[in-house]
Order: sequence, then structure tokens, then C-alpha cells
Amino acid sequence: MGKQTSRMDKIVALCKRRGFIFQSSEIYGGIGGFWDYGPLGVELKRNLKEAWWRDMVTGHDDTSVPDGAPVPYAMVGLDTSIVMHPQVWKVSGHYDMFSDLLVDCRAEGCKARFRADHISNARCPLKPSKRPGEHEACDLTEPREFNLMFKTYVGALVDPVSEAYLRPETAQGIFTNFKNVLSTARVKLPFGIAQIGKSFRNEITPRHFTFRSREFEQMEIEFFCRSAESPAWYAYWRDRRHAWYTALGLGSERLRLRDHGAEELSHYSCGTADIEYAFPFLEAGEFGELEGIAHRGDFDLRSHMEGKLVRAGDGFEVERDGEGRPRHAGSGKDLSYFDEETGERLTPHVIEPSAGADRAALAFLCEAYCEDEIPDEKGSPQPRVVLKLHPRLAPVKAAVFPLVRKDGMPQRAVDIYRELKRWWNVYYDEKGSIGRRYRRQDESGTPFCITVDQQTLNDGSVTVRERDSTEQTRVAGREITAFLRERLGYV
RNA sequence: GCGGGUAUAGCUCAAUGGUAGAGCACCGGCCUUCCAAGCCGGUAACGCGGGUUCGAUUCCCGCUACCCGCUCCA
Repeated sequence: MGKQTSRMDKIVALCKRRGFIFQSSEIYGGIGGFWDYGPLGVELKRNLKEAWWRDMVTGHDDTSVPDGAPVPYAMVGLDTSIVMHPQVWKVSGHYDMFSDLLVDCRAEGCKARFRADHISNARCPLKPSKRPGEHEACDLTEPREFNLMFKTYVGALVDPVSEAYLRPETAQGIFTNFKNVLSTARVKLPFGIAQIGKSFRNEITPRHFTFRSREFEQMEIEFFCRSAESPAWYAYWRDRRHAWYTALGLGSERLRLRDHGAEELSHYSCGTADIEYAFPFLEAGEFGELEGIAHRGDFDLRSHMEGKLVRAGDGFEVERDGEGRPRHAGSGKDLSYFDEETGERLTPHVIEPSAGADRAALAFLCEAYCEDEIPDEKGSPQPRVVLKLHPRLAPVKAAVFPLVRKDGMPQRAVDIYRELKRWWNVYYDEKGSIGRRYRRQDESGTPFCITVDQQTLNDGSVTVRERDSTEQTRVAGREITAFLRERLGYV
């Protein structure tokens, strides 16, 4: 990278300088893969999550057909616990996939990694090919547990029977509550259940700022529908979710929608698309995942009924042990749905738009970061750093300044500040030159600055300075709230 | 997990085997009538732990974090 400060380095520096994102436990030297949101960052992330919740759940109209949707549908929300019954993760497949015993070879030129239970069948990459450990050069570690799920203990006693896990995804909380929602929320197919919450994955290599964190927040929808209609709903959610990012400002060529190839599909999926963003820390032409829209079929509900499933030809069947019993038993509860239209019982199929809130926040920050030039008092261009965040996402919606700290301007400005504070997160500042105050708000992404000047004292009007253009508009005092409400939109 | 690099104030840098200076930022004051002005004053740092040494921010070792490349990415 050399001496030159990269765009990403500047964004990371801004995040720290202005209080968006800090390293977790920084005063103790930090802890890899964990990050904290500062005073501005928490507002940005809350705005992002609230925009999602509003647009997907509370703002959803279930009485009409949304653009692109096959039929009207209902949306409800859920907030489930982070620690769940351990059997959930055995049945979901996470346990088997996440907690292998692995053996590494430390030998020069080898560095291979083997599953401990497969080592007798494995082949050492060194020639001539033998089993791992049989070469002179082999230097195997003891079998080590690679737990990609965080383990914890329920109850004060540290005992294997009390082992539990921090959830690696929020989805299972939705599936396990499917029956509860059906019986309480008066929903009929098709409908969606949404949830926002923390998940935890013990990433081997946390990297790229907050992009691959070990603790992160997901925004997930499990959309339940009839099998035959699932392809149409899959297409709907793909396009809908892509449009959501676009509408909030990720409209550039750095955003893309990409269908997975068959070889990329997860163990449960029969179709997946990613919404991806070309983060500045990636090589040119590379993209990082913001959200996956997966067609999960009936895998999850069936698993929680019958037991952990494995692929069998075109479909799935319960994985069995030597005695023919399920390897991981399901709940045995009936999670099917009685279809009143056809009089049949069916297991709904699921479309899952699963978004990373932290990744989205990072993408919006990267997209918004902008260096431009604006002329100073003498007309010569001066560099400026500005976050061109969508007003819905901006941590502070407006700042209120007295032009100078005299002639009663501060008092007038404070009055306006208090009025606006009833509706929005606004900021008051009377310190330093007006230009410095504008610049500071530019770095925070504040879309509007309202300035009380001499004319305000005469007729009550103020100037409203727009962040991106730096243009100023004169607005009558009693119209400020309405003016902002119109410009800020749906916040 | 492997290999390479980095670590001094919020940021960017400097100096030094005898416990560190600056610019910007930040805070206070004066001044300032629209885009980082000026003046005065102030807060603020050697990532952590060992070792060598009379003495370590400096030399050595370990750890941690971050960056780059592999590996991994359900």
C-alpha cells in the first residue's frame, strides 16, 4: 500500500475521529473481531435498523399488492433469545459443521488441515502420497476443537450438560416460533416474520474493519409461502431488497445483485442471491456480501419436526446413525400449516432475506465518504470531507448555529434548536467560526445547517445550508419545521 | 492457523540508552456578520508483559491489536 493513505484508511480514521466506530476494549489493547459504535455511529445504525423495520414490517401494507409481489401478504416481527436450546443447533446443521476437531500440519510446504475423525482416510499433500503423519516431515498438532459457535454454560455450574451456544444466526428463533406466530398473529400464507438481533460467529480471521466481526447484528426475514409460489416470491424479495439499498443511497455501480452458482449453495439452500458492495478494502472488481436472499425450501421447518436433514438426490432425508435413529432428533412437534384454500396440510417453503446491519452501515459510510472542494472567502478552493448520507440515515438531521455569539443570536438559535429537538436529533453549536462549524457537520453527515443571523433578528427568517451543495436558502421562522420535514422525508 | 509489515497525543509525523517535540484537531478566553482566519492560554502519547542495563520509548524476547498475502468464510 505504501505511504499513501488509502481511501479505506481515511474512512476508518473518520469513523474514529468523529465517533462512529471504535475498537472494542481499546484501552486494554483491543480484542479482534469486536467493535463499538460511538455517539454518531449508534445513531447511524439505529436509523438503518429503524428504516429496515419501518419499510419491511410496520410500514408494510397487507391490504394491497406491493409492486412486484404476486399477492398481498402480512409481515410481523419477533425478538427471540440469543441463547437457545442446544438441540436447535444440532438440528439446524450448525453444530456438525461448526465444531470439528481439526489437526494442522506445521511442516514447511505442507500446512494442511485435516478433520481429526477423517485423518485415517486423508492423504498428506506431500509426495509420495501417504496418510498424514507418516512422512518424515509431518508435524501434526494435537486434535484441536475449532468451535465456530461461541460456547457458554447455562446456569452457574460448568458442566457438559449445561453447554449452550450463542446463536450464529437469528433465523432459528423464527423457525422455532413458527407455531406460536401462526396461532397468535392471525396470519395466513404467504406471510413474513422479521427479526433484528445480534449473532455470533467465531471467525477464524476477522478482517476488514467491521466487515467480518465475531459479534454482529442481523436483519432477517423468513418469508413463508406455498412451495409452488416460492420461485415468484424469491424473485420478489431479491428485487425488493436490492431496491431498498438503492433507495437509501447505495445506487452506484458499486452495488450489485449476484446469483449464486450451484456449487456455492449452502447445505439447506436451493437458490441464493447476494446483494454485494464493492468495499474500498477489496481489490478492484471484488465485492463483499451485504445480504443473502436464500431459497431455503422446507428444510428448516422439516428439520425441526423430523431431525437434522441431509441431501438425498434432489431432496433431503433425515440423517441416521448406525442404529437407524436420527443423528440429531427434531422436536417431534407438528410445524405444518393447514391450507384452508385447498383443505390440505403442507410445510411452507421459506425465502430468507438475511442482511448484515453492520455491513450495511459500513457500506453506507463508504459510499457516503466524499472529498471535494468548496471556495473560501477569497474564492480559492479548499478541501472538504463530507459524508453524503441519506437524510434517513444521517445521525444528526440538522444543526442550529448563531452566526456570531452576540446581539442575542444565540438565544434565538437555542429557541429554534429546542423546537426542532421535539422532532429530530438536532445539534446546537455556537463555538468558533461559522465555516468551521459547517465543516464539522459535513464530516458528521448532517444534511442541514440552520443559521441565525442579523436578518433573523429583524424578520425571524434563517438560512438553511444544504450539506452536499453548500447552497443556502432563506426560510421564514415559522416554516423551518415544515421545511425540514419536507426535505428530510420519511425519518 | 501460516508468512510479511506496523505500533509515540484524537490525527499526521519527529527526536532520544538518561522518561519525549511539532502541526492539525480538541477545550477555555479574546476576536469574528456565512464556509477549517488570527491572538493568548490549556488538556493530551511512547500498545501490553518480560529480559539486558545503574537507567529502556529506544536493544532483545513474548503477547495483543491493526494492515497485506495465504487459509477459512456455515
